Amino acid sequence: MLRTHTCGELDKTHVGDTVTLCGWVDSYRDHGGGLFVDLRDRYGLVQVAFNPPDTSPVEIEASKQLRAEYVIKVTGRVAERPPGKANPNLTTGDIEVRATQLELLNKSKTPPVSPSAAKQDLPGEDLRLEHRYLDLRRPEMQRVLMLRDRIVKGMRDYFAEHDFIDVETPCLGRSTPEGARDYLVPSRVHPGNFYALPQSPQLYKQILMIAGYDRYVQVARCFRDEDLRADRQPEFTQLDLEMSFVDADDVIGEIDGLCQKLAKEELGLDLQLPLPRMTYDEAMRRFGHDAPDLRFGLEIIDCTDLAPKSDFGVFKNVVAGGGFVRAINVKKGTEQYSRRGIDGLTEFVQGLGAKGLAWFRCEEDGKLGSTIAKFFSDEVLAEFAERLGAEAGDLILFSAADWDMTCKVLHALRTKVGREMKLYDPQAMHFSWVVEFPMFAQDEETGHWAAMHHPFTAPLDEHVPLLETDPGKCRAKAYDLVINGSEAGGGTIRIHDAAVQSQVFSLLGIDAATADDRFGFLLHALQYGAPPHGGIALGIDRWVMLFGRLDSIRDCIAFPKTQKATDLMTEAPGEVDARQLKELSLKINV
RNA sequence: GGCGCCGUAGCUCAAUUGGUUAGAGUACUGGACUGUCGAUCCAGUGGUUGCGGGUUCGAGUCCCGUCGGCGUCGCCA
Repeated sequence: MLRTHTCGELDKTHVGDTVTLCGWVDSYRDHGGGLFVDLRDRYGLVQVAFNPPDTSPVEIEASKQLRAEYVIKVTGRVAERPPGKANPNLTTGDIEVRATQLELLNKSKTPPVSPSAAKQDLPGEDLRLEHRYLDLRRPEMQRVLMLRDRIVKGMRDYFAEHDFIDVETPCLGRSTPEGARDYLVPSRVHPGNFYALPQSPQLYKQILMIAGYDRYVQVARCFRDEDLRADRQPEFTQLDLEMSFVDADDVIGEIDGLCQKLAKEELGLDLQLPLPRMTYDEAMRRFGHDAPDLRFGLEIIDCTDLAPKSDFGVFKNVVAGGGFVRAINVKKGTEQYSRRGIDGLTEFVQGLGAKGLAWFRCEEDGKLGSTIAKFFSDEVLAEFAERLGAEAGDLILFSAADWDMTCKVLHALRTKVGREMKLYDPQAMHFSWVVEFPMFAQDEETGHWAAMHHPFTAPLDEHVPLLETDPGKCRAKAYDLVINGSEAGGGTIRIHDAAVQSQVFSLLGIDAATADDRFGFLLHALQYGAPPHGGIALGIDRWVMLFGRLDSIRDCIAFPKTQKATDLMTEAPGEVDARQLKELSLKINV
């Protein structure tokens, strides 16, 4: 080792010791007769003093060449700082290292991204990504990567203690047409054929259950070639697990325990178990979303039955057409949202596809007022006010449309208003489950049914008859873990009954030949003694994002990709040699 | 693919209604300084205003296109 100690570990107990440190020059303060260097490594920051008489004139002269991010090795004696010179902002602020020897290990060009930059001086994200090795030197990035390390380790330890075994599954698999777009890898040995990178280890983990490994877990990299978002990357990491001889409650209970453990360890939070659960239908009714943010209320209130009592054409027509009129009551919202502010909200919902935004203000006398109030009689206005619990200063925002659009609009409004009116503590963490998702969603144009989760998801036992009579009402043994309005994990119990499986396939329009072609290996395996099984996958990147209170998933990943799925540091993806293409029997057509 | 925001010195930003030679802080270079910790003080270097076109007497500013970054809708079983 070139060093005897790390920069962060020194304190008063080391006073008098001679130490050798290695690290990067975080900053330097040249004082003429001597100078001070803040030396940084992964463990912290310590002040190194190059002052007479401890430091020789030769070493002081050499120290004047130091610049930001130079890598040095320093030997010196740990000393208590002179009275009144301690720095309370530094954990090592009581002491300093009085240098006797300086060795320059490496120079640095002037860094375009400064690891010691204050938050408001943080360079643009494109620069940070291009020079990620500098960005990752920032204490904040180190905090996040270390948090990530502890979360993953905490998960691994937890499942190891619960008798799960870690099994690796292939990255080179077979493309299945369902779900997200695949990343493809061409095969050299089989010209014209392709592997697909896994969207998740779904099929393999089911095979492992059939193979008798009744508790499987893996930290698995997953790939989906879809457009990116602030919380979505093309490759991401899941804590994937599967269990045999279980029902939904068992899987949920297992994850409940994990949440409790990690919330305690990382957030100091005591979670009451079981975590709250809500059905999908209730979530959509009360919050308009399958992953509601339960840190605050602002629930949706249905006014569909009242709407036709008005003479307001929009309401009447929507209801007559089978649509819904629903609203949120923004308590004291008129202070935050003036007429101009409401115009802004109108533009906001129009951007989501809404035709407009109907609204009421509750006046001082408790009556509802609005540009549309003239279409409502006093009696009907009073009915609305009562239904909505309107009090002076409240702002009522409506969505009148089909069910899906009212959900989309009111969820977006609720999220926006909740954030803008600070209806919750940004430090708060809320864990809950949404359960019993629909089995199928119907394509509006074709009328075809599509699996909401995947085609192996089991329906609720009592809903099996609905597969024949009313698939849209059929609910699944599916469950999503929701943290602060973010989907932090999701899973299902799988079908292990061949008859139910073929029923689902036929509903999805997958005939026997197609099913055999796509996932024949799984269907075959299911015929050799498949245990009832189910599992879940947790989005590790999102867990880190939520536990670390970060706004972007890119800040939780050491080397993330941009919105266009490029790596600004390596400049991936890139072109390849003609020779490589020839070996793969590929021709580029652009 | 649609919509929106952004792009000015190495970095973070400013630049009035379209108007003189595009400024500031920081970094960098040189100098001064024996206790600083965002050190301080003096001086200096540093610009294809992302790129291309257009409008105009005149464009960092307005228009069109394009590239890049971000957000969002579609998409993400």
